[in-house]
Amino acid sequence: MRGGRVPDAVSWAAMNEQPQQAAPGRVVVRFAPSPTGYLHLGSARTGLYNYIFARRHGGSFILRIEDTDLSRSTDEAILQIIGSMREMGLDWDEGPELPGPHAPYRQTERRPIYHEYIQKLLAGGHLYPCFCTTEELEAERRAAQAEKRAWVYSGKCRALPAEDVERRQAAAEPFTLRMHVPPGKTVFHDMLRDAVEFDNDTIGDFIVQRSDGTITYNLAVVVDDVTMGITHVIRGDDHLSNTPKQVVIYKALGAPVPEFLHMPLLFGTDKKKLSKRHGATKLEQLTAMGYLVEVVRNYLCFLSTEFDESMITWTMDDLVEKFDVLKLGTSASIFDPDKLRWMNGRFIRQLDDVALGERLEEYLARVGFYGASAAVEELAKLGPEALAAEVEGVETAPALLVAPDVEQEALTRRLAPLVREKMDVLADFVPIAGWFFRPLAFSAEAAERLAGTAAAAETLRMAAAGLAELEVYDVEHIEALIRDLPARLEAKPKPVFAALRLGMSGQSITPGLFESLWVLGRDAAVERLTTAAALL
RNA sequence: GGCGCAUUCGUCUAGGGGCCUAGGACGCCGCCCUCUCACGGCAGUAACACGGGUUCGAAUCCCGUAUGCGCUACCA
Repeated sequence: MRGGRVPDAVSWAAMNEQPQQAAPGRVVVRFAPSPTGYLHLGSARTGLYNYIFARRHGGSFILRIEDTDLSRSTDEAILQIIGSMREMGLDWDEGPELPGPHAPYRQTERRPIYHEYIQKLLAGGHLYPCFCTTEELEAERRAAQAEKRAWVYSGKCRALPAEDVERRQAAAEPFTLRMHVPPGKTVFHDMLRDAVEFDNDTIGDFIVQRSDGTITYNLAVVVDDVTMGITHVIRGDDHLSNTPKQVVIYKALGAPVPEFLHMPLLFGTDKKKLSKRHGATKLEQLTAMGYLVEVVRNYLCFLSTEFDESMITWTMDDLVEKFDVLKLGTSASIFDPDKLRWMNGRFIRQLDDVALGERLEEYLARVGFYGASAAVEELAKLGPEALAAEVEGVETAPALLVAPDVEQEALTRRLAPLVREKMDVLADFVPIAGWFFRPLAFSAEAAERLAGTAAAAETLRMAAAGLAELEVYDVEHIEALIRDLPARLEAKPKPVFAALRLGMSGQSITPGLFESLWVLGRDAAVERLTTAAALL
């Protein structure tokens, strides 16, 4: 089935004994990352969808930090995640540093709430203490496996006599609290797949409170979502199998079950979860290569959906207005760097001179180009990835951010229109136009190529002389002069152009010849060509 | 092992029984344009996982099988 249609309220209500839609009014969604590291692109996508969904429906968007796993969570990661979300243009109505009516927003600070709800469940008879040891459980599991039976907890402690429980608790025997999962089926609604059904026998009485008194993920999520009034849970596909357990808890609490939307996962090129091996896995790495945030953002949205070229330049407002999460497919998609690159190129090409100039300047400053152009040029010649790898620490070392001086700034601005059609990512600027920012230099290979070009010396000298005498130094006059050169030298045009390009820049790939000579200015152009001629 | 979800060109996808000799986009290949590299234009390459049904007719509906992923934890 191709997901995407929301069943009408009537048919859906008929499927469930309880009305499903929580509050028919206001939409409340949340994004709940675990702060165990930077914001992964897959999570970023989840955050984005939540944001779009909230804004689209005039609802509110809550940022919640799931840091119950203390050993792996850090405050630094929280800051990083918030930073990435902001960079992507997301904002939220409530969150750790933005207290609202549902504070606090870190699970570690919500413990009293969880225990309050544990008491409720206990009082309702939905929980029971389980004294089974890890060893006993392990034995049960192995036995089941040996008989090729599905293993779920036997429920051995479910019917323990009250006096037994009291005695063992008095004796300080460690115990966990298990959810009493009723027989029957659990059905919930997923906005992309309609009804999803699980047999409760396959769920088994799961642990809700550990023997050390801490709370388990599935309980925490439900309590948080209930107390925060979440109406739509939008999260990764990997949670689909957790959902029936959570629904059991909702029902036990008598709380309205929210709508769910489990979005397809994001994979790397080998169909495995996107990881470092695949290259970039976070926004900052991509921007360090010169991808533009809005392009990455749009790309993330359009995965799992039909793609239309006009979407490349959509703004966040466009996304909110036109992007429908219900149109999402249900199968995982693979992150394709080639397509992103193409999109980025398209985006760059529709930028006007001023906008592109700004982007370039900002980017070049960030990667340290204005401070150490030669070093950055070396890296860039190895590719955007090499450059990005080197500047990865830049957020934590802002000293690398070197602003351009007046001359560098002007040069960058003038170069923008010349390089636009040659770039896919901003890093491409450096190998193509980096030479403008430093004195003429030849690699051994370039020098050899220049020397091997027919009549190179005469070409360079004649061009230099001609440029020096040009009455008006503009692109038009430069072009007329250069175009006339082959005839005067009785040479073919190609080698003439090649010699000039090499003599001017020291390399054989550059922006347009005439425009480049113009951007250099008469003096610099003449000087460069003369210097090159002298080498021959 | 059990349960769940998924499966259309290499990749992202269109497709809701006849409009499908399966459409678009990226990539790749070729041509045109051209001062290099590109941009742009044009053309080409390439897919319904497999097997059974249902039907006059199936990529589309049903049933199996295979494969991938997820859950099956006192992880989140």
